[in-house]
Amino acid sequence: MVTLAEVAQHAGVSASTVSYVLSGKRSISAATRQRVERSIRELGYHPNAGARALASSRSNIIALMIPLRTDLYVPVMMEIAIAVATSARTHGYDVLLLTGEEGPDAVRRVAGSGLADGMILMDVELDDERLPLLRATHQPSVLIGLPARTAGLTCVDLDFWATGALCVEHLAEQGHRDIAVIGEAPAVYERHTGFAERTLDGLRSRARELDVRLLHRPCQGGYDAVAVTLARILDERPGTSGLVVQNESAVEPLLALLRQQGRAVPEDMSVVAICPDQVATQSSVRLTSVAVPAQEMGRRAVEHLVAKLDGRGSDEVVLLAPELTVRASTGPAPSRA
Amino acid sequence: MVTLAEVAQHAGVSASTVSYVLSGKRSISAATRQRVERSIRELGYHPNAGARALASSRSNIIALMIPLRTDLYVPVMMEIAIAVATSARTHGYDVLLLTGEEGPDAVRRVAGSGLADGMILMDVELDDERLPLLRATHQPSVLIGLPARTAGLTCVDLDFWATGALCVEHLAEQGHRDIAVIGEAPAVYERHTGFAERTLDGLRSRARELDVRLLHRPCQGGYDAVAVTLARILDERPGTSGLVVQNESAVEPLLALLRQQGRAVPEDMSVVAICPDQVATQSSVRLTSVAVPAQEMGRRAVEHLVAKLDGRGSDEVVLLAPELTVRASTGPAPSRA
DNA sequence: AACCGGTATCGAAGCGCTTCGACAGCCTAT
DNA sequence: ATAGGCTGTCGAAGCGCTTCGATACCGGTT
Repeated sequence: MVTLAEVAQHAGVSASTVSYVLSGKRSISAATRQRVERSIRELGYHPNAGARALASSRSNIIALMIPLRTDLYVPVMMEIAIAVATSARTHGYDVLLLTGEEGPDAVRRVAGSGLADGMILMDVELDDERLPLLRATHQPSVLIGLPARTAGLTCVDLDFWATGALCVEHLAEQGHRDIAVIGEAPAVYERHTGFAERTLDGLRSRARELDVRLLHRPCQGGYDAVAVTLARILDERPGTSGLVVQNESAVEPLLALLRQQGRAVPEDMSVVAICPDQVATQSSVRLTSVAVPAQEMGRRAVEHLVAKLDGRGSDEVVLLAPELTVRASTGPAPSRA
Repeated sequence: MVTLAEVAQHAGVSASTVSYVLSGKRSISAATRQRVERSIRELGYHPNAGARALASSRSNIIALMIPLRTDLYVPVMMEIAIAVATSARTHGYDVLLLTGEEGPDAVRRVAGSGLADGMILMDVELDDERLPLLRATHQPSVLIGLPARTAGLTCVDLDFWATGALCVEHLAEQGHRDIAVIGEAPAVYERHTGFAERTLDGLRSRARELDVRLLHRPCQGGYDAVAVTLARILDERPGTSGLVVQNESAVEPLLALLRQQGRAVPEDMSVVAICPDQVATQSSVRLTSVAVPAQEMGRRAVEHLVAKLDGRGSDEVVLLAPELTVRASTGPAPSRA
């Protein structure tokens, strides 16, 4: 391994000069800078990460805690993770991948060891057990998701309340008076995952305001589970003419089932999905949907964290405004017989 | 931050003694060990990662390079990534997430800076540009996937050649003589991704041996693309009675299309998928499939890398034997009219 | 001519840990 | 009784970097 000292010797300057060339923290004459840069190139020098971290107490690493469960909204998670990794690099940071497995201990470990300079948490529950630790350790952090109490925290998320409201509005405008929600898996609600509950709140509030009947049913992904859920919904509310789906893995099965039952989309049944655009445009019917802006969430989270690490930036809740794109899966409610 | 020295003082021993308690590299009397451990607990000590890395030239970090593209076989990637992160932790390693974006430079950066002790590469192309660097830098590494030349490399992968062969065998046994393959997106073949080409080789070889006609068509995921591909296939080979699908995102669209066209699965058309079990069991027809053992691949990759880092283990190619599970999507070929 | 404020560079200390050699004490074998 | 071998502990060096004075030199003031 080539060291700073070797570069310094090769360039005929002191080690500190090389360091200042690298960091730009003191002015260096153009001549010296060029000589040093040349030596760096010729020797193929790379600063040693450990030494740097020790001396500067900065690791230039961001920890990203992703949920362990691989069964839930996976593509969204992946997209966020990749967006985080990519934009972290543009700010000079690397990303350490932590799975939820360790739980709060991971926070302790990372904060205690100086492994990472800050962390980004995904899959935040309303009353997440990692939060007290985060506040206590003063670990710079950004949440993707919104817990119940946000005091002293920075959060980035889609405004799921508004998302729910928007879905109902769109269907109500088209004359639908009986709407059903095919939600996330029961486990998601049991864990009090913020986004699921807030979506539901938004749906219900607006439904009440617009005098629309709303039925909510959690639903595991997969064909069979969707079949059961749909049957129950239609049994309980035969007049249902609008569906809101918040579970990527329920989308295709649902469309298949409706087709099979001879219910045309959107003539007999309108469907609004909450999912990434990719899912909405690749499905068998182009879905009217509210996009989950995974990439932007990842990017924003990194930007806020970096701002904090630079001493800029403050605690703040960033809610991205939902956008509903009308595609081919929604239309006027069928006239009542 | 609590330091080693403070722990040592608190326990009334020297710093090196604490270090040896932690690492177990020298024998320590039970009494001393307990005193030290107690101090560690009471003070809430966590070793500083940077200092440790500097002194020991080991970071206890494994770099994982995942593909940047989020359009391809995402759930598999995610599952592997999580398996890697999880099993790395059981060996005392953390995982650094690199996206393909930086390409070969990432290898240089990581190797040069001592950021990670070794790396795991995913999405390996047959003639991957990262490989020469890997060999040159003697960076301990494991590939998930199989390049053209494996000399001096450790690789873990599903035996895709055998997988292809197995699919053909199964269909041939059931009397199918005309088989079509709905493959990965064209881009995947253009990049010469190992697994796609090897699957195809396996399919073709066995088809030739068993005197089965085989038609291969790459296919982007999504409903429309599958519709086009399927139409072309049936146009070109109307007698096709067996399909092999190697593209997760083509599975549901395909089933929907077949249903729509009045082709019953498996009575009129048998379908074999190459996909994770979860996809095969959650689809509208339970699919006969060869599982992609994502978790095992991740776990094995970590184990081999850790073995290398410990000085055990050697270059080796590990091909996992494919297993075909018969479910409801394959059956005897329809008798020829 | 003495002085000042910049600018460019150097030297040295120190970040918190690992690890090597030294050594004190003790037990066993002769 | 003495040499030899263990076991358990300590001290010090050093990993490669950052960063804080200190210093030397420059041109421009008074």
